[in-house]
Parts: sequence; C-alpha cells; structure tokens
Amino acid sequence: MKPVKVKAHGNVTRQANKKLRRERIFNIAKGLIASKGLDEFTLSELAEEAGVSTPTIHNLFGKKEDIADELVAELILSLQKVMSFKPISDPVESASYYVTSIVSMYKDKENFYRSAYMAADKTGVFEDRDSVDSFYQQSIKIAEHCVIPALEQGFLLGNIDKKILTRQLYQCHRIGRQDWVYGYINLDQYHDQVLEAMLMAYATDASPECHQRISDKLKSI
Amino acid sequence: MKPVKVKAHGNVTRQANKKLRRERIFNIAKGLIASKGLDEFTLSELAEEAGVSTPTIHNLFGKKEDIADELVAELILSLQKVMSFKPISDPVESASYYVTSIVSMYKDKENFYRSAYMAADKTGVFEDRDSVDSFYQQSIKIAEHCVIPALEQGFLLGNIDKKILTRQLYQCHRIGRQDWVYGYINLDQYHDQVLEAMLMAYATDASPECHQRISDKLKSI
DNA sequence: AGTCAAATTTTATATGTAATAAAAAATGTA
DNA sequence: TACATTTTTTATTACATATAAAATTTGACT
Repeated sequence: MKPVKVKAHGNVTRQANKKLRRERIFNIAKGLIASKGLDEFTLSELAEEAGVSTPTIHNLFGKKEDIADELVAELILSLQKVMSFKPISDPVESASYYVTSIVSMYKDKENFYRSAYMAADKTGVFEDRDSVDSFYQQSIKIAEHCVIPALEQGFLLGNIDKKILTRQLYQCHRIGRQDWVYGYINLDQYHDQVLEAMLMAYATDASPECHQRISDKLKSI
Repeated sequence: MKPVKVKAHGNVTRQANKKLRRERIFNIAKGLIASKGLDEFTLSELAEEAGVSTPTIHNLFGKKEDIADELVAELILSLQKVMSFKPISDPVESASYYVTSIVSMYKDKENFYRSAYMAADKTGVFEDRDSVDSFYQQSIKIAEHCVIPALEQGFLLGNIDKKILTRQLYQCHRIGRQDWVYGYINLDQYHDQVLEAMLMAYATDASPECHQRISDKLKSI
C-alpha cells in the first residue's frame, strides 16, 4: 500500500519566506549582471555574495539560463506599460514625452532593466523580426501609433513612406538602449541621444512649421 | 660554460609551414564563431574540427581571448580601406556608393567580418567614445567628410547641426551591422536598411531638390 | 638516405564553473 | 518538544580553459 501524501505543515509560511529569500538573491543577481555582464557573472559569485552555497542557487533558480529567462519574462511584463502609452500627435511633444517616460522608468530600476536587456539580447527575442506578435512587431505598431496622428494633424507631410519612418523611430531606441545597457552612456546621455534621433527621423517628413520647431528643439538639447 | 645557442636548422621552412597551419585553423575558427557566436565557440571544438588537440590550439593562438583580439586587430587593419574612401558630395550618390562598397567588402569574407565584429563587440573598442583617435572618433570624422561637401554644394541646407547629422549617419551603420553580425538579417537586407537610414538622415536637412531625389530613391528600395 | 637539434604536438594534469544526487540541517506547526 | 517536510549543504560529475612535461615530428646537413 502506498503511503498517503500528507500535506506539509507550515507550507504557507515556508513559501512566503522562500519567496523573500529568492527575491533578495535575485536582486543581488541583477546587480552583479548589470555591473559585470551576463558572461562574467557566475553562480558561485552570486552564491558567495548572497551567503549561500552554489547548489542553493540552483535550487532556487534552476540553471544559469533560467535566471536569464526569468529576467526577460519580467522585462516583457514590465514593458506592457510602455506599450499602452497614449499617442500624442505633435512629434516634438510625442518624442519628448516618450523618451522622458522611458528614462524615468529605467532610472527607477536600473539594475533590473540593464541586466534584463542583456539577457534579452542573448536570447534574441527583441530582434526576431518575423514571428507575428513578436516584440519587434509590437514596437513597430507603437511607433506607427505615433506617426499616424502626426500625419493626420499635418505635422508630417506624407512624402516619406510611413513604414520607413516607423522603422526609423524604432531603431533610434534600440541603438541608444544598447549603448546604455552595456555601459557606454548613462541615462541622461541616453535621453539626449534617443530624443535627438527621434526628432531627426520626424524631421525627414515634417511640415515647414514642424521642421522649424524640431530644429529649435535639437539646438536646445 | 653555457652552451652556445645554435640556430634552428630548418627554421625558415618551419615558420612558413606553421603560418599555413595556423591560417587553416584560424579560418575554421572564423567559421565556427560566425555560425555559433563567440560564447558557444569552444577551443575543444575548434581542435576537433581542425584535427588537432586542444593544447595545439593554445600553442598556435594562445588564450581564447587572444583569438578574439587577433580578429579585432585584423578587422581594424582591414577597415583602414574604408577609412580612405573619397568623399562624394551628393547625398544619394554618397550613401549608395558607401553602402555598396561596404557590402561587397563584407560579402567577400563574411565569416571573418562577422566573427571579428562579434569579438570587437565583446571588447567594446568600437563603442568607446571618449579616447582620442578611437574607432568611434575616426568613424565620425569620415561621416563628417560626407556631410561637409554636401553642405558646400548646397545639397544640405545647414539648418540641422552638422554634428548631429554626422552622428546620425554613423549610428545607421552600427545598428544595421549588429543585425547582420548576429544573424537577424542578411547582407542584402543590411544594404537596404543602412541605405534607407542614411538617406533618412540626409533628408532631414536636404534642399528641396535633394529631398525629392532622396524620397524617390527611398521608394525604389 | 640517415642523423640530430629544435620545433611542435600530445599526454597528463590543474583550475574553475555549471549542474545534480544524496545526506544533513533547519523550519514551522501541532 | 516532536516530527514531517522543506531547504541547504556536502560530495560528485562533467566540461572548458589553460599549462607543464614528455613524446613525436620536422627539415637542414652530412
């Protein structure tokens, strides 16, 4: 006869404590990855920093790759917020608002975002263009939501293909993000670089009035 | 009494043969790195593919990092060619010529360029903005050589700061290159993407006549 | 063609990281 | 305080990088 599976006694409290321990170690991991990069980051160092043994790390997080995957999952979840930004038709306002929002979001949890983007880079989720509903396609759609009202309101002329403009707006973010994630620029520089690039993209097809305002804005950066 | 150091008998032939062996293995390494990435690439696999033992690899190339460093050195050397392109004042011609030249150069030795850029990425030589005579500064200078004659000939109006335009032209290449190096796009797509982005950057400050031609060119891509 | 000194490759070994299994310790409820 | 379960640790395996010392190969010279 098989023994009856008895429910754990203090399982609720145990799970809660486990979650706390896990979170504490996860934060240390984020810091380590952000400062050293994903490759240099070792589980043994994480264990040491956290004051536990290496197998404990495995017990809590699984493989090293699993840590990366968890970062990416958390990142994608967190980016849903940005995805729901309301579109602003004026390019100068739109670009400023967009960049400022993202920068303040990143500033809040720099270690998390930097480590998570590194992890995402490694898996390539963000660059996979083809699969429907990929992050790339979603991002393009958001950029499109910025371009369409600008066209309707006459800030953009429509001489440049909407698709091209849209793609270009997205690329601005990618390159700036990379520079920040890998430590070549800080968040303030990121802000200026991305804003500059976005305004440049808009300027390509801007009405004379709008082009002038973009030009002024660029000088003020 | 110390023994007199005797010169190797067949040292000249030996060195020549060594160079050949080394080159053969180096080419295998380039292929492996290009297809699997620098991290997945292992010295043991390289040894196996080359039909030698792992220590032989160490003997010929040193540490794994040394292989990466050698790739970067060879890359920088090879890029001196591009650095000496003669400037063309017309933006559409200039961008087309520039992109086409680079693509044909890459096509010639895809494995080499892809693996070398991966190695360069890891060291960060290309993103280091500050040091004088860095690759970044050099690239900016080249982009500047494209912008200045375009301004002088009236293709560009001068409403957008030269520095900004220059930086933007450089960024176009970086992002496209990344996408190609890491296998998200092929060289033909790279060609179109970079050309598109360069034309967009020029369009920002283009004269009406030039803007029209850029717009036409963009439609033809 | 055979010899031999130097160069080159290999066998053997060390170190460090990732990962898993089994044993030991800690936990929280009753 | 007892004890069933969870959690951590000790012990171990596997694999990659790297080095030292031994064995082999090489090629000019006699």
